[in-house]
Amino acid sequence: MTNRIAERKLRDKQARRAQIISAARRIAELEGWSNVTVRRLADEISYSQPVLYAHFGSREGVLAAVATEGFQELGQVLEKARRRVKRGSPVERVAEAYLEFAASSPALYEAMFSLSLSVPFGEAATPSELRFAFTQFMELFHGQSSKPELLAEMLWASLHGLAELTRTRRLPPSRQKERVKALVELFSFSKEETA
Amino acid sequence: MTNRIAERKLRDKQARRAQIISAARRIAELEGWSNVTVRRLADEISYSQPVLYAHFGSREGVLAAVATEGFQELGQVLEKARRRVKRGSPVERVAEAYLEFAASSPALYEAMFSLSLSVPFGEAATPSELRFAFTQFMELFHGQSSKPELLAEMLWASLHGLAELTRTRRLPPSRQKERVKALVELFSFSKEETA
DNA sequence: TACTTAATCTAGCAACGCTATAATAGATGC
DNA sequence: GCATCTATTATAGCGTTGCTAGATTAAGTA
Repeated sequence: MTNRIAERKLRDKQARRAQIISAARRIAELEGWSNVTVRRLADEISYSQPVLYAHFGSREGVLAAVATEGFQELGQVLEKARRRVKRGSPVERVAEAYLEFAASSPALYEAMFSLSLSVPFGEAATPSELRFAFTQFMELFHGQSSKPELLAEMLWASLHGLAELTRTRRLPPSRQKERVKALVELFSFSKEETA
Repeated sequence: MTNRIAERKLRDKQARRAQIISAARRIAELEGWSNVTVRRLADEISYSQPVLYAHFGSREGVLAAVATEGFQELGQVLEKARRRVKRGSPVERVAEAYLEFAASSPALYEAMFSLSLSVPFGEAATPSELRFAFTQFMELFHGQSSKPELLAEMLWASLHGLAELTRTRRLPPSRQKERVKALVELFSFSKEETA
């Protein structure tokens, strides 16, 4: 078989894969994850259901792929916020970027954290996208504290809690900016102390 | 119809209701919420499916009842931790109690927060169990700060983030005590500052 | 053009939440 | 004690879900 043909097939495959992921995200954001069914996705890409299983193995495989894409985007967003010179401290910019990300794509955030997908974490098999995203938190406290990892975990947990309680309407979204300010204050004090 | 008969019927009804909730909790903790099906629950209490619908209206109704029971227990646990005189500050005791609750009943915690049930929050229709639980956080900062509600929200969010990231294996459970200590430090500094 | 392999679809299984309707049990009147 | 009426419970089935075996079509090779 000619190489060009194999290449074209691979391109087609990847394009369809991207189509599926894109359709899943779109439907999820508009109608919720419960409306992202295998039949619906098959309809959207004008293929039959088994094609989806050839690509992702299962419905959960599709969601996992969406989640991984989400972690990639989150990592990029956080890195940009950390590096860019703008008003406020890096911690503040990262915190704002994180909550902005979660608020603007709630279904994506849900796939990443709330749907209990079996995406390995904190171990050797952890996807690089995940590790990169968490690295952005680590970098914030690198060298400035005795326990950068601990502070990174704490900041991440706090932001995740805020994002999740807001997404599920446990906290009103109105005071979010105030909360970010308070959070940043908390973490600046800690920096002074443990340094 | 005699009153005694009506009373007995009511008792039976409530007993069966409790049985259903109990079975749901047990199965969820042992095998996950996906295994809590209406058919399975009907089997467990030796009744047919429609009986469940007479009690709770839907599968989600069962989960909501479990969640409400969970909020009641959480509220009690937090109040005890706040009031009891033991080592450490009230904030520390409440934080420990919260994470202990989440860790010891992960499926219950999942029902309360992660399964997106339509339990109203922060409005007039909010169940009293919910309000009581959140009050325990408020009380911690009552009078000691300019913004007790904001600090309560922040502490809750931080604890929720820690609990959730730990439950979904995003954070290793090993360092949890260390994290509580760090968290308590963060909030004591803020107290001094905003006082 | 004939053959082979890869890609895709059709059709169907088991399990799900839920419900209309039939069957049964319990309480009430005589 | 028997018949009647009401409330309770069960049976059976609908539509939808995730998933898959087997038939079918298309594509590449000789």
